[in-house]
Amino acid sequence: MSKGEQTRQFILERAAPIFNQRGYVGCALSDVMEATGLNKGGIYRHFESKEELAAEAFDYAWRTVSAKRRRGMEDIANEVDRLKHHVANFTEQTNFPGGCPVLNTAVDADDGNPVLRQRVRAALQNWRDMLIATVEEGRRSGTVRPDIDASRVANRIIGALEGANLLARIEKTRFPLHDTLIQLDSYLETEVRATSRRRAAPRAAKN
Amino acid sequence: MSKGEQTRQFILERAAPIFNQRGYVGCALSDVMEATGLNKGGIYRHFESKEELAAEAFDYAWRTVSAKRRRGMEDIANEVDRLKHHVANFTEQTNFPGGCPVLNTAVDADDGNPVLRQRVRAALQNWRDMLIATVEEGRRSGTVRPDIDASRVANRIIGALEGANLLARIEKTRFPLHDTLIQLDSYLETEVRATSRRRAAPRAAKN
DNA sequence: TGATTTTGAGACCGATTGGTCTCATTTCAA
DNA sequence: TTGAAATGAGACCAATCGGTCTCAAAATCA
Repeated sequence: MSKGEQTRQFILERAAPIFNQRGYVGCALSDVMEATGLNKGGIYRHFESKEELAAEAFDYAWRTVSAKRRRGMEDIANEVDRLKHHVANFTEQTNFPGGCPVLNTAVDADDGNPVLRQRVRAALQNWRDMLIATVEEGRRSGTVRPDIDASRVANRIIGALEGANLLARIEKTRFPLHDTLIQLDSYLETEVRATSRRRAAPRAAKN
Repeated sequence: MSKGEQTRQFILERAAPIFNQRGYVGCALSDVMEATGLNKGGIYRHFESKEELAAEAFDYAWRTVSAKRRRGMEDIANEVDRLKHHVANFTEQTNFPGGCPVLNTAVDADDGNPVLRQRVRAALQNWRDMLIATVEEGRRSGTVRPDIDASRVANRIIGALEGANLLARIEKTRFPLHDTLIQLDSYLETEVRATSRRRAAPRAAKN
């Protein structure tokens, strides 16, 4: 990796948390200069505009949290257990400085900044696709009920997690995340996991 | 209402959507000047700083969407039906320019701006309190299961709604909101509503 | 109506914004 | 080791930022 490419990666590594915490307009180039120790010329050498820098920084942030959230999934054969592991990763791991980049950037770039918005859409699709693929795989292998709608499962998991994430951030407590872990586990067990022949009809979890 | 107070309200009415759409740093005073047709002196006459203006604008936005989301609830005697009505209001109503102020401002003011952050906390508490009070009332009147945890019900409803809200915004589709309406209705029916003596054991909704 | 208070236009301020350009220094292949 | 290419410091730019102040006009009181 060339010196220039090293610097570029270094800038992204330092800039991503600031953009994620303060948003696009809230993160000034002077902040990136301070965080990297570089001067303006050294930054604009590698990115042609603040917008490109922010977009690349978002991708960097997403790659990072996405890897954390998927960690350990590949070792789990049963697809429903794999989904449960993913949910547990989300609710237990501390994600990234400033919180979930999808949540932050979606709200930040929703009005204006179509470049950044597009990156968020791609990230969300990437997340959804992983969940959908897992459900479909489970359906084929028989671990997931055959009548399940994979897209709805993905939406439910992502929506519940991000909603709990928001509550946890406002109230500065992990209770919503903890409750959502239990709630989604119960959902996956009783409504998604295939019942082995006999009709199990398990009681739903409290609340 | 004096001329000055009229102007103050008018400024809030015009500024609130801009702050909600673009965030605190993203909404410049020049934007408020343009939206109101007033000059800087005319605005700073009524607000001592941009921060105070933003805080008041948030309260205005919250009062507006909160009223919309509660519309019609008072006419419903049964507490579970009242909660279902609230959920339907949320998922059906178009809320406010820029989307839910709690979602937007929570993300926007999470790092820095403690004044704005405090307003969001208060708004969320206000929302939660309404839901908790409804559940408690239902417990007393017998329409809600006696073993239910009102705080968890509130978190689940708010989390699911805001999570779906986020997905809907990113993907520009109402499917997540629609699915969440069905999902929460099912939850309220099968896990919150008191069963009249006999154990009804209704099937959970698909997915 | 007349006196007084309230209101808001708009010039002005220093600081900061994203961005450009030059040029000395470093890197790196030959 | 040498020479061309890559790199980054930093001065500079116009535009915009939030905020202040003065003062004429408008509103409100008696």
